[in-house]
Amino acid sequence: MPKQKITKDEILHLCWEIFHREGYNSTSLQTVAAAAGMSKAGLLHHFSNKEGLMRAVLGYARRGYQTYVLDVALEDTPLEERIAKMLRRQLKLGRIEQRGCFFANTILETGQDGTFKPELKHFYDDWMQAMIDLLSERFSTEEAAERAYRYFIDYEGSMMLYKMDGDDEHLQRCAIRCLEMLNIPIKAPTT
Amino acid sequence: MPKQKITKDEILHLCWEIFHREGYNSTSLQTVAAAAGMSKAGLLHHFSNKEGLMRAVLGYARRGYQTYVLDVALEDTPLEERIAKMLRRQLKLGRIEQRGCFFANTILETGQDGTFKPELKHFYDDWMQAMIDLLSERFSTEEAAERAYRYFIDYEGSMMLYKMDGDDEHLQRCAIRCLEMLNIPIKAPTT
Amino acid sequence: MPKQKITKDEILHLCWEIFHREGYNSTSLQTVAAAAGMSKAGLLHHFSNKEGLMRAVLGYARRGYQTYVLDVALEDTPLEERIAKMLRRQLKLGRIEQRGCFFANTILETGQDGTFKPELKHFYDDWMQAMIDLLSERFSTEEAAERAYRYFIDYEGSMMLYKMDGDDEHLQRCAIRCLEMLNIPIKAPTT
Amino acid sequence: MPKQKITKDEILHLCWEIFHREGYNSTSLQTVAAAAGMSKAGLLHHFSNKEGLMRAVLGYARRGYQTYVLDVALEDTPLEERIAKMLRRQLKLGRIEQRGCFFANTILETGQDGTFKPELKHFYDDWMQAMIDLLSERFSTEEAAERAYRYFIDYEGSMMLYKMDGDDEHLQRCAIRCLEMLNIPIKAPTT
DNA sequence: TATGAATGAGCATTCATTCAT
DNA sequence: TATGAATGAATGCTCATTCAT
Repeated sequence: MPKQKITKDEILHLCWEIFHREGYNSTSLQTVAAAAGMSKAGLLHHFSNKEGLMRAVLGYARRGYQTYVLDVALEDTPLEERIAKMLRRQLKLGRIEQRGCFFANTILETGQDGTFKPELKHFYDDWMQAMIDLLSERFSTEEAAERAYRYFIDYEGSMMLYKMDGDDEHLQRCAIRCLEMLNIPIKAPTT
Repeated sequence: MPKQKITKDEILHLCWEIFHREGYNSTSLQTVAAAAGMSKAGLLHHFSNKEGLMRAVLGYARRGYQTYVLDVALEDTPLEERIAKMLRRQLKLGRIEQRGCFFANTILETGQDGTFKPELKHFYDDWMQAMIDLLSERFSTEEAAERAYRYFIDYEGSMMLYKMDGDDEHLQRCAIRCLEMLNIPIKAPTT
Repeated sequence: MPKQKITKDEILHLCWEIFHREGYNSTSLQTVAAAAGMSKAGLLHHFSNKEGLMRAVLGYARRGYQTYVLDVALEDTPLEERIAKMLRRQLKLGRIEQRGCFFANTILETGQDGTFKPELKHFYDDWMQAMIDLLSERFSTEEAAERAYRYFIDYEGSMMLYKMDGDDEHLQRCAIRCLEMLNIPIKAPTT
Repeated sequence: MPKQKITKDEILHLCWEIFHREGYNSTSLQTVAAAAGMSKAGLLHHFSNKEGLMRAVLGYARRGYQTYVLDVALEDTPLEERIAKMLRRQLKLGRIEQRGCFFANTILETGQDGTFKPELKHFYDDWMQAMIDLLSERFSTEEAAERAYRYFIDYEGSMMLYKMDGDDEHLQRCAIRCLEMLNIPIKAPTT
């Protein structure tokens, strides 16, 4: 058993916070290492690369998101309640230090070089799958997919505005729209 | 008037393209200077700073956006047509090299330090104002504002997804939704 | 007749102030040009070089020192009074912005490369000559030289201390010692 | 303990020589690194900053001065002999490459911005304390302080002249004066 | 497993200077 | 006479990474 002062998961959590807040490119290994109370070399001993570190962090974030947000969908409460709870938790994450959505931040920052595309896409797929499953309780698969999709877009667009000016109203209005979306009819997707 | 090989505006256009594609932090002055066929020092002769350069680029982008996208709202054609044209142009800009929205990219990359907040907010305000004016032809001011707001969020969220996986369908569905929005009723904003 | 906004002498005066305050190496032509309200190129039109500019400034400073300080020696008042007046003026110059002695500052900053050695030596020779002439009214040439020499060293050493901690007492005590020196016997130089 | 090609103290010694000779501003990290046979980055691994390096160098110089010059005051020989020995060593340091006094050089070069004021003042205080203790063997505390002070000023003023024209006579005459000072009466300080 | 030492490449920026106008 | 444009060289500094221990 390893006698580490700080577990790998604790490092990842810390990294996630920092990358989330500062962005991938703007965060130096020095910063991360200092925050983790270890040396740069020690950090690179666990994760081959800065890129490797980020990949691990994205994995950690995805797992954490699954547990904290998506698994709420499986709870034994009414649909509206579950969605409201998920939404609350999602927004809560974005509000911390006005960080926004880690997922979107990373896409827009590192999108051009497709380094993390797979991880990011995976994140998105998880989200969509969970949401579609959830909405299928009330709607047809096709309509559930469309609603999940709109929900996602609304959430990301709103979070971006929130990151722009820090106005919490963007998030509140987003929450209202998303819940409303459960009751108003939408046209079928035109794909 | 001393001759200049390359106009200040040409530099800004070039910079805009590069910053848009690569991101602010990932773009070095060396890169920009090389692209402009001048030395780093020559570049900094025109713009005090990298930050100053970015500020100028944001101004240039805003002016360009006004001319290319927002001024379409003033053309003498039916409302639907104008909106469709604006949408087409907006999406066209984002499709180039899969760059996405310069505005959103910059927010999510440099949001944490608020360096460019004023310029970015200005961009958003321009957009909203033009769109509200436009939609006021058909809707009440209040409802025009709400619709413009939703339109904006939908556009940004969709563009982010497009940047994630390069799937043009995200943009096409966005266009359809935005045009539909002209005809379907929405609930009044709950502010 | 030239229709200059600022005369060459005004430029030199300004430069002298800046070089005196900031030091030769730490002063950029940009700084000087800005202060003079002209362009760097315009400045270099008058003075071939930064080095040439400094040489001109040293000349200007020497002339100014002659007029403001050394010529007091020729006034028609008692010896003590003239020395006191010279001392007062010398110290006054050094007190401005805690600049110290331009002469010594420049020596210690640029001493290693002997670029300005001639100008600096000239400065020193002027000073010594004027002081020896003055003291010869009361002492033998040889003793006048020795006393002038000690006076100079005391002044420079004190000014350095003043520059170190900004304590005006260093200068006051220097003034007292220098005046006392007129009345106490000294041993002949042992050269 | 990881091996190091060159000791931190060896680096400091080297730096001290270079800073002493060339001045702080005129010395680039590149120069120092090259002299130490390492890269700039390697140098900055040991000292956070150029400023930090200088601070360390000033500390090193102070310690070296204490050992090489000031501790002579504690030796078990007659007063005159100890002073003569200290003087010899002091002057010897200044003669190397006509460097002058590191202390004074640094004051006059970096005095305007008070960056190193504390270190410099410390240097001066050390010197005064040692000299006052020494002279107290023969004179009252008050007179010892006055004599130490004059000694210091004479030394610094003379060293400056030596740096100006490289004439060793300045130093020799200084030595004579300082030794004479032990035997001639001075007036009490008039503070 | 963990780290201090070390580095090459790169960064934004400054500077004295040149040149065409 | 005066200047804006432009530059090569250099500066202090940061970064991700390697390596011996």
